[in-house]
Amino acid sequence: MTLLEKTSTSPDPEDRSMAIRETLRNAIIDRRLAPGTKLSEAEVGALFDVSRTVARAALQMLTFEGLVKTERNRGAFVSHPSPEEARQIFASRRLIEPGIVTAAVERITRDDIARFREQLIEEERYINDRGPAARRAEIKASGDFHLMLASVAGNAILQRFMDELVARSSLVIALYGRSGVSSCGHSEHFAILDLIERGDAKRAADLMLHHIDHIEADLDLQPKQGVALRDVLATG
Amino acid sequence: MTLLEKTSTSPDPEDRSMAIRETLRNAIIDRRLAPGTKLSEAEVGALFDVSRTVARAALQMLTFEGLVKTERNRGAFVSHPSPEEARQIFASRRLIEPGIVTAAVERITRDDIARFREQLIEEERYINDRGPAARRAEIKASGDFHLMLASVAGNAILQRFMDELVARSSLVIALYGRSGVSSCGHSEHFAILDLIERGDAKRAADLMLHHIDHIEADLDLQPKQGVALRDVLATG
DNA sequence: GCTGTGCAAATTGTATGCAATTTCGATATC
DNA sequence: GATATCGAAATTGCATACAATTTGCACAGC
Repeated sequence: MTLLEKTSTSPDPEDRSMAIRETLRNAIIDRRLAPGTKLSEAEVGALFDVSRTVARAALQMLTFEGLVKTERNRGAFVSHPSPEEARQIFASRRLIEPGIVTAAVERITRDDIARFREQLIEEERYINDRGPAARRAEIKASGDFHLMLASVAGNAILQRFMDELVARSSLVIALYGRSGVSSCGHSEHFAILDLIERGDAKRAADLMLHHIDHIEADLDLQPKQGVALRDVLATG
Repeated sequence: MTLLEKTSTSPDPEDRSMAIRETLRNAIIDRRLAPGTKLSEAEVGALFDVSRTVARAALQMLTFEGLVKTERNRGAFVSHPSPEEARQIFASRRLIEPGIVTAAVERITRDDIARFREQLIEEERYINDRGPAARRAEIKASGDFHLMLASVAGNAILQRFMDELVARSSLVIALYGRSGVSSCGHSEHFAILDLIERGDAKRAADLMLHHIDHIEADLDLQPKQGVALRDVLATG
């Protein structure tokens, strides 16, 4: 039993810091923890009933995947990606995701497609619901579509990269999103799935590229005044 | 001063676990630490004159980037990638590196090109030298070409991904390489740089793709009997 | 001689204690 | 009243102690 490969993203249930990481990750992704929020070791430890050692390990992992930023002797904070970081995140996705779609076309099964349709229908439900809880679920579901695709593509390394990119994209959308979540994105998910089902790798990859462009176009990534501080002081 | 962004790959000199990570990383990359070697916390700690806490943090980072594999209650070992992992590593590189070349064409400066030529000439020297030290230096230099390219491309996230992929590639080549390092790879580095210098993004990206194929083709990635254990037991 | 059991050594997992650093408020001074 | 300075509280960095688990050897039994 222990000989079976384990996908790198499934948390080892025995490792407590991994479980904490997962929980915090989810909280960050669906915006219950806002960018900039401080995550002190003692607080996290108390919350999960573990020592600072374990809490610290979890925060270190989150730091490694860019969801948390730690400053020496100051502590860990939920990442607050700059517009430049946001651009890099989406540039990375533009590079990787068309390839993932292409690989997925080769490997997707009838069962996979059924699960995708289920997922998309659930996503749809959240779009029509009102309230912050539905909004959170919608964001999560929207990202999950991309992650499921990465999972089907069958490359554990790319899957991990996508885990990171999708999670960080959530942060970016939370910070710079204009219209909450672009609901046009949802119909694109359906369209991409259709093209994949038909085996049209070229068009599917192309639509994925446009889809990512659309998500990024919905952001307000103004340079944010590189000279911000000076200006603020001058006018204040 | 502290307002300046810091590239994610430059180690914080104050953070001792980061320095240890870098040292171990280099030792793994140029094969002074063979795949499978055990890295016990106490040993690492003693070697760098720090407590297990710090050593453990370094090993955790290396685990995260796939260079080390830790088994619960057993310890950390230098990764021993399977043929399947090897294929995934190169598949990932095929996806990412052409894009990096394309981005590099846009951003490379005359100074960068000069530095690249220096680097390639040094690489050439190691190829002609004999002995294991030269071999190690050659492997390192060969990977550095790809990392310099990633650095010029100006995307810190992709750069980190490439850091990981190139490091893990070293392990794969150490394990499965037929001819040490494919020396044809070196001339391809020159050719890629030439195309980049001329601004021919399309051909440069294409050659990079072929270059990666050539590296992978030099490997002996036999399926290694996926049913290994059962068969061994049946025949024994 | 071979196999199975059990104990001891070694190693990791976790908690905790102390030192170093930062933060924030109180107080003194202008 | 505003500002600068000092000091206490809080927080992180790191080392160490102890518990839990694994490993390997020794020894008994066959």
